[in-house]
Amino acid sequence: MLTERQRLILALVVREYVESTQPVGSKRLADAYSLSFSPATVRNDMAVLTDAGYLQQPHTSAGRIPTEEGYRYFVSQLMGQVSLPAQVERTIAHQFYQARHDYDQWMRLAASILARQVQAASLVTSLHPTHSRLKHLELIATRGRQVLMVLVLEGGEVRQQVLALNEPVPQERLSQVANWLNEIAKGRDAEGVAVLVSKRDDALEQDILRLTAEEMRQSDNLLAGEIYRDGISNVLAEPEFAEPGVAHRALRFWEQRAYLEDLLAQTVLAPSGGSVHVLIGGEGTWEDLSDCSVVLARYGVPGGATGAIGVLGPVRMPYAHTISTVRFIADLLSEMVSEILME
Amino acid sequence: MLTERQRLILALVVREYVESTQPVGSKRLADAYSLSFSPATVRNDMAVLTDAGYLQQPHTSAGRIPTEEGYRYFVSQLMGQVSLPAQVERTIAHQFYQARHDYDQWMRLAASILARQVQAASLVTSLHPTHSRLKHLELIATRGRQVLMVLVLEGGEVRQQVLALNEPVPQERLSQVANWLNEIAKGRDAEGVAVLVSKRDDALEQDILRLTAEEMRQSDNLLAGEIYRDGISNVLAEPEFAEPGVAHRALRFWEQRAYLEDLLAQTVLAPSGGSVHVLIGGEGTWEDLSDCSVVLARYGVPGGATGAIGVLGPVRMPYAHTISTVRFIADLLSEMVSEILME
DNA sequence: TTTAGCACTCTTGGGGCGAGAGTGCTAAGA
DNA sequence: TCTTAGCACTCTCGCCCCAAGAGTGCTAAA
Repeated sequence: MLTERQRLILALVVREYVESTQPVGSKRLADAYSLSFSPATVRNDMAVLTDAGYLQQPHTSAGRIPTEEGYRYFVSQLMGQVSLPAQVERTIAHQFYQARHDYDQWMRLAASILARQVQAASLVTSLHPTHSRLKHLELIATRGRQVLMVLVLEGGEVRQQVLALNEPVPQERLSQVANWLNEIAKGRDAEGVAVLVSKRDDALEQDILRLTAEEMRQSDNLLAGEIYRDGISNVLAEPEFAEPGVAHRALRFWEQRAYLEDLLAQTVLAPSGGSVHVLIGGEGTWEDLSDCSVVLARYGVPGGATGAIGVLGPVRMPYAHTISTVRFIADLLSEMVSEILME
Repeated sequence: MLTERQRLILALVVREYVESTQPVGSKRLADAYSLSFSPATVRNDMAVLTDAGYLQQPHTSAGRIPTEEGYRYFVSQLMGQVSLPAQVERTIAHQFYQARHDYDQWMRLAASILARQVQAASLVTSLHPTHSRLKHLELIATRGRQVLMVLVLEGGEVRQQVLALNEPVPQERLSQVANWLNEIAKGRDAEGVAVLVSKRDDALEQDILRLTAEEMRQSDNLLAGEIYRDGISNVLAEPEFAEPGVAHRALRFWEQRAYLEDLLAQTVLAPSGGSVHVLIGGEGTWEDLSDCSVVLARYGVPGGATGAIGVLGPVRMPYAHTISTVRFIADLLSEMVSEILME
């Protein structure tokens, strides 16, 4: 539908507006990019783009700004497949390399690097297998009838639970039970552990097995783990978040686990999901995000343990840069995780 | 120095301003509280309080608002020792009771409850012993030369590390080493583990011991663990955070681990610290907090494992309510933690 | 010592006005 | 048929001015 020149003008308006934060007029655009056609021509094409719903004007005598539809067109049709400068990629990879041994810091680091790199709010969920297997079980007597149960799952995830027994049990007995259960339950998944319950006579062993199966089922929920966030203050520096209501709505959403779970479940964690998801302006579904855009990706081992990584920023966002950064860090995390998980 | 009536007026100005967000004038104050003396008298006392540095006027013909010094006087002299309504305490305790088994959710829950209760940003650091002892060590071969080392410390804390060996080692050998090291290192602290290094000949065992000691030393740092935050969007609803710069500075501080570590180290984690610390307006030390107040408390076992809990809000804060809530939740956490940790 | 009265100050909101920027339309040019 | 120059038009934004309102400090009386 659009002529090549109209597509060029739309791309330039997006680019210029993202950089300048100001509505862009025909003259400014022609000057700034030394176009080979006149401002009047630009005006005509802008009128077409406005009719088509890709541009809008805040008021009659201001320049144009992209509509949400305009940004979507830009992202899907005009932006192309961009990648980060090699130098930036090296810098990021280097930071991860320095933390290569601190496995439990990777997600926090990823959130931190991502936030700084794109100057927006970032989010990384911890890794979760969809179908975890028991590696090791540990029972630790703490005080009286209290017992701390520690589960190490394959892939290195660790879960803890406190349980209160009916009567005190000495540590020796606990260790003995733990050893025995390790022997029969090791390598089993949640269901595999559950079926063992009926095969044992001892009440203590049954209780432990039941709880273990329950914990493992919870762990199989992709969103059961931690959510690491960073760079929230970055978005407050953006002019569109100057009105307090806007920032308040966006961060309320970003803070609430329940909202995020809904968001992730419908995008990157959905089975049909592609590699990187871009949500522009709430997409009619998430009211609180109406002034924001979100870029999400999945990382991890396809079909195995996965997590999500993403960015929240204003709709006026440098999409090319953000998307390529999210994709790069997701891929990097996937690589690192694969090295640990693969057997 | 201040007469009883002046102290009353100061208290009322603080109370009224906190509720209304508006500078309070002599007439409004006299009307609202049906004072037995006239607005003119209130004016005279207000002038005295202004000279004394407890009140200020935004401009000549506006009412008075408390200065930071005024809030400090209020907190230390006028507020008294308040506690939460019994009903509120029961509600909070009930929420913790329902999560009593999910040990690793306590801190997140505490942050969430605190944030909602005081309508501000909250923070809870995870529990850390100052002098942890090894409970159990686990070595898990993952892929090639990669090994996942899992440490369970007394108190239930778990730490993980990935290490790359010079050559592949079968899981049997790893389990054998782990069992042997458990036998000799169990119950030792970081230094105790470190001295074992020189007593072993095997290079693998030496490496593991060295890493274990290193991890345990890191764990002894009070701030090595997670920091759970919640309610950040709450502060954005406050009128004083309407100017974007204010909110940006405050949240930049609140997000950065390094700043928080400095803040906590100088207050609740300092050896001389009292029970609850109240920082009003940055206290001349923390530039970014100049428009905020922070209420902090320590929780845990005195002399043993401790953590910090706190709240960030506007200087115009309902101190009595905030302080009593922070104290109550800190005490509650301390109780719960004691039951797990005590032996 | 407290209070009533009063003049004074300062913010706030509204209306009016000119400058500036950008547009859409029309008509001429390629 | 497409592009461009010219031009009148519209709208925002910043500015000034002014009146209303709120609160003060001072003075003098109770």
